[in-house]
Amino acid sequence: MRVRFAPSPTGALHIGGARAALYNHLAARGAAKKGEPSQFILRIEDTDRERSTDENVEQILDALAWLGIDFDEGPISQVSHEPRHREVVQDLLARGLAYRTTATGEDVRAYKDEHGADKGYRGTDEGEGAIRLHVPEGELVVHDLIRGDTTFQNVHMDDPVIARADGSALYNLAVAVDDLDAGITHVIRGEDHLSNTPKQLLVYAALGAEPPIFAHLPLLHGPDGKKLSKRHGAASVQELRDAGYLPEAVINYLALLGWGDSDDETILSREELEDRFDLNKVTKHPAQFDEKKLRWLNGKYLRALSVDELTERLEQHTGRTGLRGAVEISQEKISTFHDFWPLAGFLFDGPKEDDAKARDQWLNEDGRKALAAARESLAALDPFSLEAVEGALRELPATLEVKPKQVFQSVRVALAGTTVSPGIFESATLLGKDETLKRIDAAIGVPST
RNA sequence: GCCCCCAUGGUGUAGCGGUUAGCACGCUGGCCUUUCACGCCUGAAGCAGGAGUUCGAUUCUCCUUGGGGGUACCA
Repeated sequence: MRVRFAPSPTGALHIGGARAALYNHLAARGAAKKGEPSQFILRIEDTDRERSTDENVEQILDALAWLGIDFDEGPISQVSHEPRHREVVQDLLARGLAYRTTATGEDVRAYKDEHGADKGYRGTDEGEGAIRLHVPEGELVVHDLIRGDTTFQNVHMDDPVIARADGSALYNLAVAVDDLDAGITHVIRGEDHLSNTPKQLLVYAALGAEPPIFAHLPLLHGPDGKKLSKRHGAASVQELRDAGYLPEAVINYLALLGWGDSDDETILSREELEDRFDLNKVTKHPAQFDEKKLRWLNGKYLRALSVDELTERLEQHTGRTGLRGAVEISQEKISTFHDFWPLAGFLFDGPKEDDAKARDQWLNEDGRKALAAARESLAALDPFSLEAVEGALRELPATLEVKPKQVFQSVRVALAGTTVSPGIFESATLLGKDETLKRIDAAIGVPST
């Protein structure tokens, strides 16, 4: 099995594109595991030099590397195949399978108005202009692993333009030629290419070659049912990475978006995905990208990481160091890297100052009374260990004859400035005796507004 | 307009003629608990509609409706 992933080099790796890359990857690696020789090629699909900039290609490569999707060959620039494309075009022209015409899109429409909308445009050789392929009579059948056979009647197809007037090839000619030259056996790509496949089939036929096996993946939609785009939030892999998701969670989520196994496992490692993935079981209908489920899955993966591992990744993501203690007490409370700082930032930057409601409720007269008592017993502790802090604070409610919540929440707000935080014994211990007392003193001094 | 594809709860899916229609996210309620989470236990919620075929349709066929894609001298 020889497959390829051929993204358009726009810089961003669209989530749908990433899934296509993943499915190619899983199909190839899965086949390899079963003993079938397999190659996975990356080709940058664009006949336009302007767009295939090094920077754009670099960005796609980065995103793919982050996901852990690797290639046996590539990236190969489709643009570099231009001489070959021109050669094929000239050959087709010489053999009378293609012709030159100055007819424009408008002319084609006029032709349809005259001959009926369900009749395809048929032109004659003018010796100049763009190059179109002659569409023969009959029908074209696309054999697809996911959707079975789809038949297209040739009469509906306009003679497709395969090269510009300057002789440079267009997409439909270029992909077919490149896939053929590369010996691609399975073309796995988005469903948006299905309708164009007959044109490519024509190219294969003109070249006297057998077409590859196709597998057209359903498209990805946003929450509103429309094609996934930036306005739905994250639309690219880069955005997902920046939003603090783990690549392994993204891979797991994407694999399950459009493919399901008869056993209902949800958490699947790369290994398991490679073993189980089956193109025949990919769904035919479009799927909506649901960030809530990704979040949940990400939390699962994040919590399964060792504290050291998570600390390392978090330090890389935030650019801060010395996070281990905070990570340890926050791990089970966060779902993405982005959840970390809002929750644990107070340990480094001091109590949050924007939660007036919390202060009003917990640093009022009752709160300050509890804090004064807490300060006294905490000040006497030596060592200032987790056990000692917990013991000291736990006996306070009974002593003061108040609800436990009064003590704990007041201390929490004193330390964190807000009512949501990691465990307060752990937080206080991490802050240390001096800092803890300092913050309590400051809180007692804050007049309730 | 024309061509093509698709259709199981809000979302992702399992199902491949006979099931109490399963699982997961999300959502209810509850337990746990110093907050928030995590974890555990519950509950609500689905085969788009209509004709067939069949003893029997979520499953097969057709139509309708709905959604999506294509229709470039873009990819």
